[in-house]
Amino acid sequence: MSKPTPISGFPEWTPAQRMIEQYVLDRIRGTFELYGFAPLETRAVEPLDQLLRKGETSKEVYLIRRLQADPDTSPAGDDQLGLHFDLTVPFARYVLENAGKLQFPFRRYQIQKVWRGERPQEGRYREFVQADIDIVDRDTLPAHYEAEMPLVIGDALRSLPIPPVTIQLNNRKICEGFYRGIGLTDPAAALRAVDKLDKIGPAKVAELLAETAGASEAQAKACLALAEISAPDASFADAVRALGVTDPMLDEGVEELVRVMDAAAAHSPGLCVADLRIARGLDYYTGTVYETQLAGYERFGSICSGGRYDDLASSGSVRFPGVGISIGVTRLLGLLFGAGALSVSRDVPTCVLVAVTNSEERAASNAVADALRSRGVPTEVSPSAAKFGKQIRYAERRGIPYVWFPGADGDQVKDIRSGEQVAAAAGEWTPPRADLKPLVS
RNA sequence: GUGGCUGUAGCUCAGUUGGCAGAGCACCGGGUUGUGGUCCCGGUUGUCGUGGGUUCAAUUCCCAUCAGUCACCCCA
Repeated sequence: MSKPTPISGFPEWTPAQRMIEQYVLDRIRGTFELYGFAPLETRAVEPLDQLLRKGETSKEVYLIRRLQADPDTSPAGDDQLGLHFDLTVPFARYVLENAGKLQFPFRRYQIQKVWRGERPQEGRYREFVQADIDIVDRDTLPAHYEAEMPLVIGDALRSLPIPPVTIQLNNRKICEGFYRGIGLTDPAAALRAVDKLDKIGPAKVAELLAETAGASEAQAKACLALAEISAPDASFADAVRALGVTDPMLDEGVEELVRVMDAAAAHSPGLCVADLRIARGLDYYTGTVYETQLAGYERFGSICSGGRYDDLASSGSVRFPGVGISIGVTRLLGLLFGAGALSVSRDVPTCVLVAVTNSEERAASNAVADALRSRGVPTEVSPSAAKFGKQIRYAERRGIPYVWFPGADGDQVKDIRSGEQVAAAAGEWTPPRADLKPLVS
């Protein structure tokens, strides 16, 4: 058999990297639960029509089918199943399906894999993990929930050994109201153009605005002036008003974003910045939108984004407006792994390796291991009764900090980092707290 | 999905104007009949990403493909 090769866009980490990932996921989950979000997992597949309900990205959906499927009777078109490519759409479907069993407002977190058939590159994958929180309510959703999202994310990301993050905020109503206020008729096209400001610069954006959104020179100039507003606090509102455009939706959006900025400033100064060029998905966000930059990794784009949606879930006359945000865990890890910026103190969970004196006495070593494990110390027994030097080396190669030597005259445990060796009893000895589990840094 | 660049040992990379495939690090064994890391000696790294073509001969030239990466597209 020829050597297997990777599949493009489907990353597989080493055990050490997986330990880091699990640590990161634990911290994120802990923060989500600290804020009272309830856990949820939805199935991996949704009917195709659900997946395509919003957005025009059908080409990126992975469809599933049975190898033995009969083409005459198997589902086609909208009845086909596809792998979900975010967690918000499945969640919206779940809320509609289970509305009768849920208490509203409903806050849930969901940490799962999603799949997108994109062309992969660094920090961009076809199979990846998202850590998502959403809050939905029935009929109306108070705006203060839009202010809560960045606080949760700020706490979650700041609990990790990663560079500082900045959450960039905008409000869709500001853009749409402003565009309407200056007489632009295609806000989506205008947003799409403005979103490229960082990449192609103001002159090209102005051209694009003229071409795709039918903007006059003055309108393009106004759009750029709005997009260039950026402030670490609520003062962005003054800059918007200084542009002299009036529109009810614009005023509403400014007011909402001011409240979000004020809440963020009170909770963690410096976390958020109002950045009126942020566009995000054009298809369904209706209020605040979020993007997140990791210091030093700006060129790779946002590692955490989301926004408010009013129209994603509705059934008959009942609407379920919501707001959500999602951490791109795989992207975050992929970037940091690529830079060698995350490490773990050992390659295995093992804290203690129990040496085997000779093969007849393996049972004695097993007994020591049992005693240590029963008190929560991750322990493995040496694979062979090789010379002690080799058994120590086995531990050293894996980063296992302690080697235990059973002895007729009493046991000894050695810290192989310092070389210090002391008498110990398996029923009593405990490693320092810091050595119990692998340390991520 | 479109286009560019890259692909030699576990890692970092040399190399052949087409003629048996190399170095450092790492790894394994021994020096050191039972306590590693230093030192000394010795050893293995490999379908030269994969498949085809040209050729007496291809790791080298050509085509395709896969993977990585970059730009575009998109980003729920």
